[in-house]
Amino acid sequence: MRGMTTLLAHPERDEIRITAVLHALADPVRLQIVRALASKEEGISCGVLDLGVTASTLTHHVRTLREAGVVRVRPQGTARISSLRRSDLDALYPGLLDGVLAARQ
Amino acid sequence: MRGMTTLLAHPERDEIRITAVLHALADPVRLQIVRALASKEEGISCGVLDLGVTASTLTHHVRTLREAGVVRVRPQGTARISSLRRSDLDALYPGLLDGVLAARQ
DNA sequence: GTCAAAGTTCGACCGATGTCGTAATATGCG
DNA sequence: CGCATATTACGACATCGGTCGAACTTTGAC
Repeated sequence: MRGMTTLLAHPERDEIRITAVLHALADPVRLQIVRALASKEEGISCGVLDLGVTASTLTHHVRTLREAGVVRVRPQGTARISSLRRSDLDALYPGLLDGVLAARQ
Repeated sequence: MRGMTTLLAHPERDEIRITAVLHALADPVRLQIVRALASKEEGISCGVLDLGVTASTLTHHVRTLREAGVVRVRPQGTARISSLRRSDLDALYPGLLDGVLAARQ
């Protein structure tokens, strides 16, 4: 088994699809993650967030965001630092991210 | 049975929720509908669109869009005229709709 | 080497949802 | 009224997807 050594796959900018992005953003837990990342340019380990789900569920959500092209994930020790792919998203869908983040909670 | 006389329920602007909107937009068929409506300010009968789904499936999608607050539907004869709730969406999530529509197909 | 911390993987469960076909329901026109 | 058109309602089906727990992997510290 390869386990955690599997390279973290990220779609290139031109591989990002709007339906995948919208689907990724349409879940409450994932939207909370995105909101948290929006205020942390340098990225964070999503495990520090209190989202009311287990670690395995959190893994599932972060992977969904990563595979959709919403976040970039880089290993750092035993942690995974996630950050918003803001420039890619703004280039592809100008206004989308700002609009989503403008929503009252 | 009430049938088609059931009043078409629409959420008020302040009842629209971002997760419902994103979920509504995240489906390929519904996104095609939204794209079509974006170029028709006065609205259209969605039945005229060739989306590759049956009429009953189309009804399901239009209802999803309506209940999410993305479109407004008004009866006109035997038809249902759907139009984008652009001012509501722009007020709630400025840039979101434009960003989504900017996506290359 | 041992141990703890952070994530991942896998399998399972279960509710949500996209799809269809069939039947029923308005609306408008003769 | 009788009929065509446009749409809806209902029921069924298959798949998707969010959730968890248990076991495993990797990394870093001691």
